[in-house]
Amino acid sequence: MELQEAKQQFIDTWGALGSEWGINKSVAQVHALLLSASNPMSTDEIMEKLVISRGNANMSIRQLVDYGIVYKKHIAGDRKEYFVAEKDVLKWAMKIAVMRKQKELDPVMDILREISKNTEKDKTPEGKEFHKTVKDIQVLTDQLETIANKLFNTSGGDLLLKLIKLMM
Amino acid sequence: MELQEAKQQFIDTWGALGSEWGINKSVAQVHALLLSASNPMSTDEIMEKLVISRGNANMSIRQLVDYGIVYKKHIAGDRKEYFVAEKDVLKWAMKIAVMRKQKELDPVMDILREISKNTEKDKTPEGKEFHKTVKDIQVLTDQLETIANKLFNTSGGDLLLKLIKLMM
DNA sequence: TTTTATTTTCAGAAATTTTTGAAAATTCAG
DNA sequence: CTGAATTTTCAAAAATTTCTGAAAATAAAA
Repeated sequence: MELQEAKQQFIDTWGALGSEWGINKSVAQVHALLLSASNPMSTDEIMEKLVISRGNANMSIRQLVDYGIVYKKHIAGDRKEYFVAEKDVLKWAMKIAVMRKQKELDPVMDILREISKNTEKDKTPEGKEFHKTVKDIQVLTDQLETIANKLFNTSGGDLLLKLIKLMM
Repeated sequence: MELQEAKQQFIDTWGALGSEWGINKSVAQVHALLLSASNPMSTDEIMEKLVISRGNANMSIRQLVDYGIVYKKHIAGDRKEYFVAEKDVLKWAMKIAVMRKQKELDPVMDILREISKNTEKDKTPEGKEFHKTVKDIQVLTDQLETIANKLFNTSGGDLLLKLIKLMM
């Protein structure tokens, strides 16, 4: 049972990493479980493997499906739903990144833009300094966004490899 | 009190963003407070502004000092310690990134490497598939790390700007 | 339709994380 | 030294997040 042990370690590690980065442990573990599975799994199998409740399993799976990194799979002659993880790392990593950016980063940037506008006319040294602080964050974020867009709009699976060469 | 309002909004927004990304709310708020302050602040001033306890203030400040993004500042004739935030966005953003990578990502990558090694000899289809899944994560991570290193080893403050042009 | 399997929901319970605040430790002026 | 100011620690309380499990809803079969 060496392989099963390795899979379990992967699931545990992934769950812990998720927790540290604001992704629910169960969600991360279900993702890891499906990533390491060779076959589609039902909710019951997931519940059993991870020792979690039906409610938790259901919600975790749904979130992953919503993210677009886990797919529903119907199996002929079976009434239950089965689930498979997107196995292409670049695909699922990008989807997670894009989703978190939209949900968590973009709203913050909107607020910063607003703060920036509201403090633009302030002519006190204190006001000018604060305005610059906020503006600097915006500029850096915009630059990083531009780079990220370039990266991900490049074609092919080895886009990163190409970029690394480009930067040499 | 328009400016103070804007600062408060910045502090609140920053605290919320931190929470979503695994950074303690108080820590993020103290960081935002010092970022938006024109002068060094004492623990008591921070406690008062954020309405948090001494223990919380102390621990949050210390963490930021440990990260290297807040500096202690001694004021002549005053026994209290004062604190100032690093104002260069690129500097503090990089320090946060490097610190979290070392503390949270690198240990995970070490485990993945170990899992990878332990499943290398497995010749079953299931074993080979799992090995590939883990390996793929490693490869993507290594590529991203290479790119990040290139980015941050480039000189100057407008390194990102240069890169953007380079990629055009 | 009725029955049975399956999925979804969500209020309360449990677990985890964060915060408090007072005591202990440290620092420094006199 | 001594004693006051300041900082640090950490057990317990509070707040927040996560999880459970049973009931409600839905979907498919009979």
